[in-house]
Amino acid sequence: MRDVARAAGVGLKTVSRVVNMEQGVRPEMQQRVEDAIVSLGFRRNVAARSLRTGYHIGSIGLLVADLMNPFYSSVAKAVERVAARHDAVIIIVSSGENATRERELVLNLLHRPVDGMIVVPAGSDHRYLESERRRGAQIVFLDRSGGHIEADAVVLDNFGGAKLAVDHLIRRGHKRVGFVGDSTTVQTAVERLEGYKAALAAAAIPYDPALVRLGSPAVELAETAARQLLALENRATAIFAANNRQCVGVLRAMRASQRQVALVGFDDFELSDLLPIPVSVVAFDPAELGRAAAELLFSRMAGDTRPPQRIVIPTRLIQRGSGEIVA
Amino acid sequence: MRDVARAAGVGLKTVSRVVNMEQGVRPEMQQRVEDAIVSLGFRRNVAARSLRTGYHIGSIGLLVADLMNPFYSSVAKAVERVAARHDAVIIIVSSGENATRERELVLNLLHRPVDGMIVVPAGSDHRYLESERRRGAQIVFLDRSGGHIEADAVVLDNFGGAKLAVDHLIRRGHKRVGFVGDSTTVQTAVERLEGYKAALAAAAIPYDPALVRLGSPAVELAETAARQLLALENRATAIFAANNRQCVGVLRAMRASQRQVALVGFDDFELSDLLPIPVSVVAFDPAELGRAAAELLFSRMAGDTRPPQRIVIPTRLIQRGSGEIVA
DNA sequence: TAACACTATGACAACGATGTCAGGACAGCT
DNA sequence: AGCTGTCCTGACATCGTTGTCATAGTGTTA
Repeated sequence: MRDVARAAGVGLKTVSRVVNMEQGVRPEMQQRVEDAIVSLGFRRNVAARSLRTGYHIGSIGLLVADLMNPFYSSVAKAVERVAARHDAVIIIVSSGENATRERELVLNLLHRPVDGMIVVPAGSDHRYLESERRRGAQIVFLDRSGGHIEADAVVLDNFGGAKLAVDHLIRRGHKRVGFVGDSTTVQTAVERLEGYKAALAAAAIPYDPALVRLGSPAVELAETAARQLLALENRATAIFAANNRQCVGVLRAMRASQRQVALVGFDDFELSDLLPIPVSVVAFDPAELGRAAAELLFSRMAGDTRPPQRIVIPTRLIQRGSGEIVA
Repeated sequence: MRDVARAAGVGLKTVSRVVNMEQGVRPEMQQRVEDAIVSLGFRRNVAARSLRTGYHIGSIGLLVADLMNPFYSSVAKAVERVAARHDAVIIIVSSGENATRERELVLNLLHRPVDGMIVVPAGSDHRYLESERRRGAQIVFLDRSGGHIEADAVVLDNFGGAKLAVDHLIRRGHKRVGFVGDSTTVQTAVERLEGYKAALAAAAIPYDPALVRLGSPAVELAETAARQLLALENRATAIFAANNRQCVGVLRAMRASQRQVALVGFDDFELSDLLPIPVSVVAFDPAELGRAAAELLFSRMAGDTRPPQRIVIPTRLIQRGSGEIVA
């Protein structure tokens, strides 16, 4: 910037004014400065700017569990779109569902600094964020709410969605409905399991722990879990898969074991409708989740001081065939 | 940092020394400083640090075409993994295959600043990067090489892969092989089309432009293109889909028009093996593409001054059924 | 004991930008 | 002409950190 000032024969501050489009620069001066900027290929250094202005660097952090899960890709894309409207970019990191790594990464990003963060929590205790928030950090939780902290969160209707799915299977005559989901350290898994239990209870079907397989975050693990369900003495005649990874795992298990049972997944996925038996799912709009979280974050960064919000994104059942197989 | 210095009753520079683990601080001092750091919850401001040291901020930029395409998700995940090993984070932006936006975003990121960039080019002229590179910016192109610039690039064997696919179809007796791909502004599309032409030529099959549909970047557009191929008077009996989006589009078109033709896709995708007719593809490891680009970038940032490298990732044919349907 | 080498420490400038503020130019008014 | 107010402009301090360098303190040697 100094070079530009020298080249244009003006003061440093005048260049700053032109760059920031501040009022009160004579057109002639402005032209001279702009020419110098172009001829020198000058671009403002964002780090220096943010240092001086306090934190407004035009970047927000996004912590997800796994970048490759299409659910998070959709979320990331939606967040990026909102960020772009605010001339901001997103820094994406993934925790791999590891609470320690979550904490490390969140603190790392907050001190880079970023203007705000959208966090898919891996851990269940977020008191470590209190001091950061007192210092002005803006944080919005996505998909799961933070633990031991009053903060904004945009989540799904996990209980309702799961209940919808399992009710649907029960209505088709299924009494042995398997559940394949994440470990109970993951909040969404807990809520979806509650929905599952509620549906069973409503139909007076006893809860059988043998039908419930938790801790299967990846496709391979879910496949193993589903195979076990299909190999039980008194086996499942229907399965509820608690997320898209697990649903794919169940599909693979069914193919491998040549056993077709009823299936409803939570979270729609590409090609679900082109499979031999199209897959019924509890669907929602992942982009809406990301969009809502990003909008909320930017409104907070702009000074919105309403009490912490909790936005719940609705779910709906899509019947395609696999969930309509009768017992 | 000043607060820490005051709290510990030491000079600013001593705190800096402790934080940077420099030599020559008495253990007692070090302890005092560390206590103060912990009790104040101090974290070094990365922006200020990078301002003082020149560009070493521990972040690299990644520009892709579309975050939601699983191909780019895989790449991003691989890049993130390498970056994490170097204590760096990645800033991801997407160009949407728009050359103007590409340029804007790349320059934006370079001046944030980032230490280096991995770019999937949308445009075909990257001379605008010359001045950036002279100023020390490190850039590695991914999936496509930069235009009018000598720079590192990690790419696929597009020609070879496409030829492999089309050879395979021709060997099954197909003489009317359709091509559904991106517009020729996309370098990979051009190379894959060349591979397609080479395969036809090798079998002395005349090139028929009516069978070639370019400019279908999204699933919906590819579906439309494929429907047209299937509705031709003298219609295609086989289709080569030049990327995973287009392959899905072709699958949808086949389902919609109830016409099953032979199909080979370029780039494998999840569930390709679970479809009614499992999809044959030209496969490669997208993660390897991302990993290689990231490794190269970090080695450049560490001072590697070899001449520009061009790394080609090999492809292979996976036969699953759809490509083995005979004419 | 004086001279010296060496280590640990902190004062200060600098990185590149912006906020504050004072001062100069100029128009409009008395 | 002299005064006032507006509008532009640039000097300077500052953000949080690190590089440079001077200095104080310690131990060693003659």
